[in-house]
Amino acid sequence: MKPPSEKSAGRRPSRPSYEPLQPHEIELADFFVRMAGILGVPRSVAEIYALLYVSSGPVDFDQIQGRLGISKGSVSQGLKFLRGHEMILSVKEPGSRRERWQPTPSLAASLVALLRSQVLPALEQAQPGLQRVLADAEQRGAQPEVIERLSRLNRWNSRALELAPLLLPPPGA
Amino acid sequence: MKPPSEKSAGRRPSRPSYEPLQPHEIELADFFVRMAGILGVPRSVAEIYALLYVSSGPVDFDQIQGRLGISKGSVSQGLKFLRGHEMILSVKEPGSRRERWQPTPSLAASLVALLRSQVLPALEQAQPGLQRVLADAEQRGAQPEVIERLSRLNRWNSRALELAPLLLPPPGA
DNA sequence: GCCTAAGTTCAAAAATTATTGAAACATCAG
DNA sequence: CTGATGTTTCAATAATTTTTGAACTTAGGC
Repeated sequence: MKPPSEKSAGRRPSRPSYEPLQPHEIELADFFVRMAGILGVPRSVAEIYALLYVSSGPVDFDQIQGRLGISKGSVSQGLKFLRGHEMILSVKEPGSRRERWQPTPSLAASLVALLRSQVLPALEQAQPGLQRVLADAEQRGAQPEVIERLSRLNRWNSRALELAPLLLPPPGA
Repeated sequence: MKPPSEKSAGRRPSRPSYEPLQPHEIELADFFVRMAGILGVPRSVAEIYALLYVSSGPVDFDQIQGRLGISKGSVSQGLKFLRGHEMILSVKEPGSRRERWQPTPSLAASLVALLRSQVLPALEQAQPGLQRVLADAEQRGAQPEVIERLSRLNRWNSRALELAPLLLPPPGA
């Protein structure tokens, strides 16, 4: 209720306050949030990425938390996600333990990687199952139409798996 | 607790009971469910599609409900979704009000349509906003790096919008 | 080697999304 | 027409996902 003179005289506030997002930043964040939503990436993750994306330099943990107004936990998990998908890079300045983050150079590459990480495991895991389903149908003498469908699905799956490594080399390559 | 002789003598049961999914059907359903999940399509919708996909002929409302063991509401909404994205077709046989469903011939086309319907609106809606964000950044004399990022985003967005109609013609074309 | 700033973890709460089922509606065979 | 069948709607509930925050861990400056 009583504003305790946050920026009083010469004393640097121990917990600096951060500006909320500006209109133009919000606009961009909304875009990223919406796109991310299509792939089931949570809002907070998209917002973090958007903030790094519009920012002129690397941004640190507290700035992210402060400007987005989200919890430590969310920031930590969001960064973990983005790191895990190689969508951001950390820049450490010497003489400080603090990490500062910026987006990876290519958003395109990031998106491809993200998609890969979701789709590939599903394709791989499905492979034997799909083959079994097809074999099963053939053995039971299912309608030619069904067999045709299942065959096509199998072919797709195989081709996708073959093509995948070309799209973007896996972690070590 | 007491099985009331479901298929007694010559009387056709008024509410026929349906078999639950067979192992091979479950396997396929799991695959579709997982793939659908990536795009945020609910489980029940994927299951319905999977059932139509493995079935030899068109399947009606009650069969879907019975075999999948889900509610009327879910079946109705699921079919609405699939219909809306032109992923299924109805086959009406004369002399019956009942509709029977089967998958659209091309799963590939269905998927593209589905993606389009999610991505396109976002791109369209974002277009003016993204341009504004860029203009804003230029005017404020933001770092060249940020300007570059935002320009690229704009170019992408535009190109995607140009290419979209080629990918699959909109409803009336 | 401490001690503290920096970050992580994870169980619980909040928010969101999917499913249900009962009531309303629509359609057509009779 | 009319009545029963077939389908949709939608508020309530259930399931799932995301976020929070306080306790914990880690790392490095001093």
